[in-house]
Amino acid sequence: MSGQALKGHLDMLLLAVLADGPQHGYGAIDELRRRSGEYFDLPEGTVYPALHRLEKAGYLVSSWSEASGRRRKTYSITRKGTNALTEQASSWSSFSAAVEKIVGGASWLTAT
Amino acid sequence: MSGQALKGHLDMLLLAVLADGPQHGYGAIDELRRRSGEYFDLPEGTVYPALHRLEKAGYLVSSWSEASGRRRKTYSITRKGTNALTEQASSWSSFSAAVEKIVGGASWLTAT
DNA sequence: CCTTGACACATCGGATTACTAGGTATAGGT
DNA sequence: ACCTATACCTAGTAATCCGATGTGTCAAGG
Repeated sequence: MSGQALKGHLDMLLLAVLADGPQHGYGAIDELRRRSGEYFDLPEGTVYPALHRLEKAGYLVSSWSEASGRRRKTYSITRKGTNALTEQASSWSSFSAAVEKIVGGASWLTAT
Repeated sequence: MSGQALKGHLDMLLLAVLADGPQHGYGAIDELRRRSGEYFDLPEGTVYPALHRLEKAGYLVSSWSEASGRRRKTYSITRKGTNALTEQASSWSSFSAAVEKIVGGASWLTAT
């Protein structure tokens, strides 16, 4: 679990979560944890800059709101963001398939 | 195909190739291209530093040889390297599965 | 009342990584 | 003579993740 486990796919993951409906940052972290079966437990220092990045790129738009005294910045995915997600998901497929071709043929397995 | 497509999995890929037998750097690049169905076509500036990194970490050992006038540095995987590969392959599985849980449920698909 | 922890936002700096660009050198083909 | 493929290398740049740190609210427990 050590090391940086995201490897450049964070944008896609955030877009995927937000494609199912608007979320605020903290909520997105929860969603990622929940949907991944507790696998992803991302630090805020990772997620917040990523959301800013995505907004700057035009993939998200944000708006402030108030919920029980706490201010929230809610992000919604844009058309452009959906397109980006589609493309990133497709390139994830190819990438993942290519990796499987290299690693999947486990001729190197020792025992266990 | 543009952009940096490796996202931190290069070490595992190289170890996987070398686990099937010793290779020199240039040969490893060929093998990765071949086995991935032309998907991976890695620049030397990516692969050579990675091989040095892996040797430094004790995952590989190298030896110089001569083949038709050209000098080659042949890398072999060590026991430690095999262990690392096993672990990295296993963590790739979890990672990949977690990503699928997030992205796979494609409720956001527009049309195609 | 005061502290702790969850909620909710933010930024900065360090470490790691991939890639571009450049360099050296041999062999073989045109 | 030149180009391409083989075969190695390094330096610098950009991108990314994450830990640390800071602000502020609210609720629960001691």
